[in-house]
Parts: sequence; C-alpha cells; structure tokens
Amino acid sequence: MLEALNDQQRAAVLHDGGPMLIVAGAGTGKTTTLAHRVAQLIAQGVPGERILLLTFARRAAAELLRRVDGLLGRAASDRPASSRVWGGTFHSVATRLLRQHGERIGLHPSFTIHDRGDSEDLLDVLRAELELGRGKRRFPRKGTCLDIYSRAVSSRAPVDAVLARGFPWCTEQLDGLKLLFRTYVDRKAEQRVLDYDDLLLFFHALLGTEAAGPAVRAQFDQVLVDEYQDTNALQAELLDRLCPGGRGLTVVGDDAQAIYGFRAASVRNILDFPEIHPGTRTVVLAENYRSTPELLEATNRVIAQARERHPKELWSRRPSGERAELITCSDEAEQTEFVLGRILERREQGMDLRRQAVLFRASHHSLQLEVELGRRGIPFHKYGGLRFVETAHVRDLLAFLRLAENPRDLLAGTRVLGLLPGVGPRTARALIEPVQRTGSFEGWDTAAKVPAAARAQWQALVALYRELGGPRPPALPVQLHRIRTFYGPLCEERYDHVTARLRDLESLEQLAAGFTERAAFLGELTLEPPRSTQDLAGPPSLDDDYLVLSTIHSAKGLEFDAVYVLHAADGNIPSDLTTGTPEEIDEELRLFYVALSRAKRHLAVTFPLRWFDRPAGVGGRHAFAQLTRFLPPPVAAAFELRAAFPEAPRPALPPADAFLLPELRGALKAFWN
DNA sequence: GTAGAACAGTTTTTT
DNA sequence: ACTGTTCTAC
Repeated sequence: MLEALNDQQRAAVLHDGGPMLIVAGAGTGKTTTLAHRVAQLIAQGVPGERILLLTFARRAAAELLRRVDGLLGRAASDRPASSRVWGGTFHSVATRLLRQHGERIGLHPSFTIHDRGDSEDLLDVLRAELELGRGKRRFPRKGTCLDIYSRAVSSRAPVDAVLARGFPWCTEQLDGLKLLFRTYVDRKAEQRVLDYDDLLLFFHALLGTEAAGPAVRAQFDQVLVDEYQDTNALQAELLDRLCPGGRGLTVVGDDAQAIYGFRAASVRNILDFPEIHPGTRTVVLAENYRSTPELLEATNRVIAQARERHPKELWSRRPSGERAELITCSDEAEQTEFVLGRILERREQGMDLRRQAVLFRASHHSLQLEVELGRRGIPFHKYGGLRFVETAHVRDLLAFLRLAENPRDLLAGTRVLGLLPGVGPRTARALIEPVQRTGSFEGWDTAAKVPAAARAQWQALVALYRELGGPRPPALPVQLHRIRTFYGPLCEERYDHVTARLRDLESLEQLAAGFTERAAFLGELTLEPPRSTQDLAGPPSLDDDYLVLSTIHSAKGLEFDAVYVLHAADGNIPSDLTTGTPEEIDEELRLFYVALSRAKRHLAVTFPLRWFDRPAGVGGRHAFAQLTRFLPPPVAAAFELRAAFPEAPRPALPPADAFLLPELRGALKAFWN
C-alpha cells in the first residue's frame, strides 16, 4: 500500500506518537498522504469511530474517506471501515457533539442554528431596540457589527483590541458595541439559537468542563486536521483541549495558501505549531505531482515574494510543457473573447470543459463571461458568490421550517408573520409573543387580532403550525409541500422573477426527500449549503460536461488541466478593499498563488487595460488598469507575454463634434413635426 | 402601523 | 446595481 509514496509521504503516514505537522505545498499529494495515513491507522487496528478528521469543507472529508476505502479494499460483508470515521468541518462536528453531549453544559438539544444572515438580522433588531443608531455618530451597520463580534470570538481578543486593529473608525462606539454583544448573547440563549461562532465556542467550552470534557476526549484516539493554515485561534485552542500536549494530533496545511485571514484565521497557527507543541515531528512535502516544471517555475517565483513563510521550493518530475501565459487585453470584452476562444479550442482538442476552470477574485468579475456563455449555450457551474440559501425566497421558506422546529426562534417567527399582508414588524412581534413565551403553537388563537387584509391567511397559518409544530408532524417533504402551498402565492405577490423562485422552492422540496429529520435538513443547509445553483439538481451525471467558474477562495484544494485567471490587475488582485497593511497584501499574494497553482498543464493570466470597475450606472467610470503588482518584471519573466488580439481592428472614433450623422438627427427630429 | 416611493451610500473572499 | 434608510400617504 505504501509503494506509491515518496519518502516524506511515507514518513508522514507511518509516524507514530507525538504531534505531527505536515507542510504540504500545492499539489504535493496531501490528500493521498492523509488518505494513506487514515487507512494505515485503521489497518493497525484503530477503530474508525475513534478517528476524527476535520476538514475545511465536508466535501473534502467525503472525498478523502472514499479514497481510504479504495486503499483498504472492500471487506465484502462489512460496512466500509471509513464510514465510521468522524469526518466533517469543525462546525458540523461541533454540532454533532453538542447534540450528543450538550445537555451536560446545560444546552438544550433542540437548538437551531443561525447562519450569517440570521445573525445579522438579530443584531439589527437589537441595535434598533437599544436605540444605538440614534446618536449623532453613525453606528456601524449590522454586517460590520457581526464582523467585529465574530472576529473577537474567533481570535480570542477583547473588542477594543479588535476595533483598534481592524475597525479603527468604530472605536468611538466601543461601549455601544459591548452592550449590543451582551444583549445578543442573552437573546440567543432565550431563543435557543446558536450562531456559527457559538458552535465553536460551545464546543470549546464543552471540552473545558469536568462534566463532558474527559468523555469527549476519550472518544477519539487520533485527530487529523486538514487546511490547518486556515484555522483561527479559537480552533487552535479547541484542538489543544481535545488533544492535550498534541497527543494523537496531526495537522496538515500550507502557509503559502493561507487565504482566510479576513475570517480571523491566523497563519501563526501553522507557523508556530512546532514551538507550541514541543516534540512535533515536521514533515515537508515538496515534490509536486500536479504541474509541469514550466508552470511551477512561474508559481514558485510568485510565492517567493511573500514576506514570511516556511521556505520551500517545489519541484516536479513531470514532463515539460507550455510556459504560463500573461495576456494583455485592451478591455473586458476582449478578455472574455480570448478566454472563451481558448476554452473552445481546447475542447476541440479533446479537453473536456470540466477539466478547465476560470478563476477570479470577486464573484462579479465573471458576470460578462457568464452572459456570453449563456448566449452561446455553453454549460457552466459557478462556485462562490451569492448563494442559493441567501436569496430572499429561500430564506423565507427556511424560516417557516425553522419556526416549526424551534418556536422560540423569534427571528424566524417575525419573518414568517411579516409575510402576511398588512403585517409589519410591530404586529408580527405581538402575534409571535405567546408562541415565543411558551415554546408551543397551542397558544395561537385563530381569533387573534390581525389586520383585515391578513385574516384569511392567518387562519391557514395557524392550521399549518398546529400540524407542523405538533407532536407528530408529517414527513419532511410533506411539510415542505404544505409550506409551499401556503407560501407560494405570497411569494408570487412579493417578488419578481416568480417562475425561477417557485422552481427553487420545488428543488428544496426534492432536496428534503433525502432527509428524515427536520433538524438535520436545516443543519445541513446552514452548515453546508449547496455551493452552486446547479448543485441542487443533484450529482451531475458523468457525461454531463460543464465549465467551472469559481472565486479563488472556492477553488481551494481543486486542480484543473487548464486554468484561466481573470482580471489580474492591481485593484482586483490585490483588492482595493483591503486596508493595505503588509499582512493583508501578503494574503492577497497567497490568494493569487492559490489561483495559479490550480493548473496542471495550461495557465493563462489575463488582464484588461481598461474596464468598468462597477456595473455601469450613470457616470460609471472606467479605469485604466495596471498589471497586478504581484507580477513585476523578474516574476513575469516566467510567463509568455502576449496581447490577446494583436491585430484587432479598432474603429476610429468619430470626431468629437459629430455625435450623430446630421441626416440621422434630422430624421429623428422630423418625427415631431 | 404598514407599504411604497424617494433618496443615499456602498460595493470581496465564507463556515 | 443593490441595499438600507427616511419620508409620506394611507
């Protein structure tokens, strides 16, 4: 089983005993190594259920376990050993353990989980209640409040330090923010909801108690953490409590690919791991199996510009190929044209669309390309950006379901009631109050005082919740169907693009067919939402070919034969929106590196000289772009430089005084004679 | 109290 | 372009 591995990989697989850090450069067989290690542990007799595998996305855990099964071979009668391995994200594992042991720290097992949007909304409600927006100084908006809160929790730092470091313009509001956050904590407890940060925080707290800590610790012999460079301080502390002294702990990552600093991830976790855990065995994987030497040359030069990192030079034995290309385009249209041309050319030569990917910094950077792909009927999946579950109608539907699951969830309640005609925030609050107080829908009176416009729907709503919130609710898809019957007409009245929205609601109902537990379905959708609208349609069949469009963040861990990186201009990469601190610029550099290092054989970086930096409104300005600062001449020397369409004919601009041909203007005016 | 219109300010990456 | 806020007419 170990013959296929190189020396370092084998060392990592066979290591036995103290903490281990595997520094795995891009494309160095990290997944292979992890899969072998898990298989090895199981082969040595460690029971699968005593292995915990923490990954960044659940999909990664699933893929890994699939490969473990391949390595172990199938014991015909038995369930695959890997199916017992605890695998998933920190958040999903936390949820499972909290449902299992939460009662020992007084946590009611029926909690529901607030996603980012819910958390923002709750903060917004509280901000209004506390009249924090009233003062003469503007109070930070809800999204910013949540960012501050989340950063404080995740980085284990006091609010004032967080403000000073990341939000200097909010320092005046320190007291207001602290008050807001205290209230927020109380309100979540009353409503029995946990937000993303709470999942980690409570997991951490659980491990710290005498009542549950030892029991949870005793549940696992081996803990493996993937993408360790993107963990935050809270997660590191949590691992400390789970594996005291680093016993049985293996972390894998690449500091050169740390790209989640904005979410309070800290590269320090991986850089300092050996010092924090004395006796750490460090293994560096540097042989790259992914890219041609030519592409490695380019990516090595790019990442060499980072200020601080585990120095390592990747090398490859792969046959040599084309050099990376750096393409200058005169504008965005040309960029689109060029990339499309290349993609189709490669498909002609037999490279499926799904082996090619277009990557970009911000979700809207691919808009023009998407339009063009749609126009020409070329199928694509887009990952990253606004997701399905963040759209208003889907959030409405989920609020219905969440309210049934947890009647105390005030946010879900007010959202549902606010959908009735004539019912605004005030009436909604009054109507939900008895349910919120008692935690049951029994208290709902069909004769309650509701605005005349809502009378009929109110009756139906009460009936709906008597059924869904009762002791024996119907099967989940039936529940969704009932909700859809009630909500469909309201949705039609409220929003545009009705057909598309109604179709989404239908797909949700189909998705629900795969679940028996309502809580599991809700948890799934909040913790691991479908990453593209096409994901909803279920797993794509094998003969289904589509191009991959993805934000760089969402492309982490993936690889493609051909990669096209759009908009490699200063302002996009690095983004203008960073504050420009050296740390943040470094993170943008690593992000660029992640994009480039996805490529196996072909890599094209394009940048338009001129582009409309915002969807053009009135006075939408175009800017003259500069090539990203991450490709200075010595680095760009590893690229083939060329213009997209050197011979492109440019129509001459008409003289400034001739807006329209005179005869045409005359004809337009004649219409009014 | 609610709903809709008018206006103003912002615009990334995600569990 | 979009979201959030304020104003105004029911």
